[in-house]
Amino acid sequence: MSTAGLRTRDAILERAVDLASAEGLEGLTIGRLAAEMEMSKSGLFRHFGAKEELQLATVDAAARRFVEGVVAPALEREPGRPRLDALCELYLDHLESQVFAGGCFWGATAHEFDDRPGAVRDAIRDAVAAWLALLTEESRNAGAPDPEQFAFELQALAQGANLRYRLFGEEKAFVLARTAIARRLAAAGSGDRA
Amino acid sequence: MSTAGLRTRDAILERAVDLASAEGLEGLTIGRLAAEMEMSKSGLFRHFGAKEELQLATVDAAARRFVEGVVAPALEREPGRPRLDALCELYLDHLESQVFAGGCFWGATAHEFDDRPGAVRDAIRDAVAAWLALLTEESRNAGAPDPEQFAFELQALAQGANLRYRLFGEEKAFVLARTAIARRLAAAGSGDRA
DNA sequence: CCTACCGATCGGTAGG
DNA sequence: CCTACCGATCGGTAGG
Repeated sequence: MSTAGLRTRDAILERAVDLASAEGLEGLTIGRLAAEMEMSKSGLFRHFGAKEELQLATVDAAARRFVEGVVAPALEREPGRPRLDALCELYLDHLESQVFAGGCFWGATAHEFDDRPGAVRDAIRDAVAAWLALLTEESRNAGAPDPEQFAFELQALAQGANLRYRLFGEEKAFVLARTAIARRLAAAGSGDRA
Repeated sequence: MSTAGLRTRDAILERAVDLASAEGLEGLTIGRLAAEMEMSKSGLFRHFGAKEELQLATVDAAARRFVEGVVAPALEREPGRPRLDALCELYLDHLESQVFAGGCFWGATAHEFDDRPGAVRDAIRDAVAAWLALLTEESRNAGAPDPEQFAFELQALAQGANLRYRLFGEEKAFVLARTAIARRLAAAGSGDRA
């Protein structure tokens, strides 16, 4: 494929991630995406060959965006507490930022596909699993007594804030999450059970 | 409308709640619902008159089911700690039970409609808000130092377990949530910050 | 409740 | 990359 073709494909996928974050991966229709890109349906379709390939490529693009915005910057900090702090802060910032329209991508698509076996669900599952594994590993490195429990709570509190923010527009949702998470991080540092 | 008509309508809505829990309120199509009820599309359609009315009636039926299974039984316990314990236990049981196919209804539909202004989103929002208000009120009655914070955490941890269970099939998700919630309930009882 | 239909849109294909 | 299609399905209507 030509470089121009690849650039077009990347541009399509950027738009697809934002659209799927709002409308879901089924609501992401080829006709609508083509209209927004100002190209023909078939022109866009030929970049992927099937709806499912578009969905898989969109999941992949969303994962790359998440790694770029959250994971990679946190990995620049030393392992243990500084990195865990950075992961939590960057994750909450990522969810909170209006600029980043993909904030709800994982929450939205995970709920949409959790009952639909197939390659798309597997891709979503793998991406979420990798994130939870990273959170667990850094919780362990930071000295949390039960890293898996700790990672579960961090993830649940952040996603809980995200849903409240999206559904009610309550900006205090992230205050609630930050308060809860700060308390657990402090307890982990002091050796208490969080 | 005749009693038979009402019975048919209720039967349709029971099926609609289960279908929407799995496929979302947009995936809940009139044609598919009619096929599952073994009636014609137009016969089913006439019970509601518009897709949005079907969606609103489905949200209402899901709310009634949730009140029946979780809220009403908990309200039989005395206010304060016993009622808060019952709310948490019944909520987690409700999410965990495979029998109750509507377990994911609120998680699924809230994410689906959080970006779609309209009557359906408002109905979902009202139902979730009523549940959060009840959790907050009983957290206050149970002596939690910050009832709103407490209710937020309970809700987030339960929904976090639900998503992990649905996406990964991990039964331990509810063990993680029960552990986290028990710790907070214990701290609330002792007057500590949870 | 039914059959028979409407225009719009879906994913996808043919041919250029 | 395009125009011009395909059959299937969508929400909804006419008429009984």
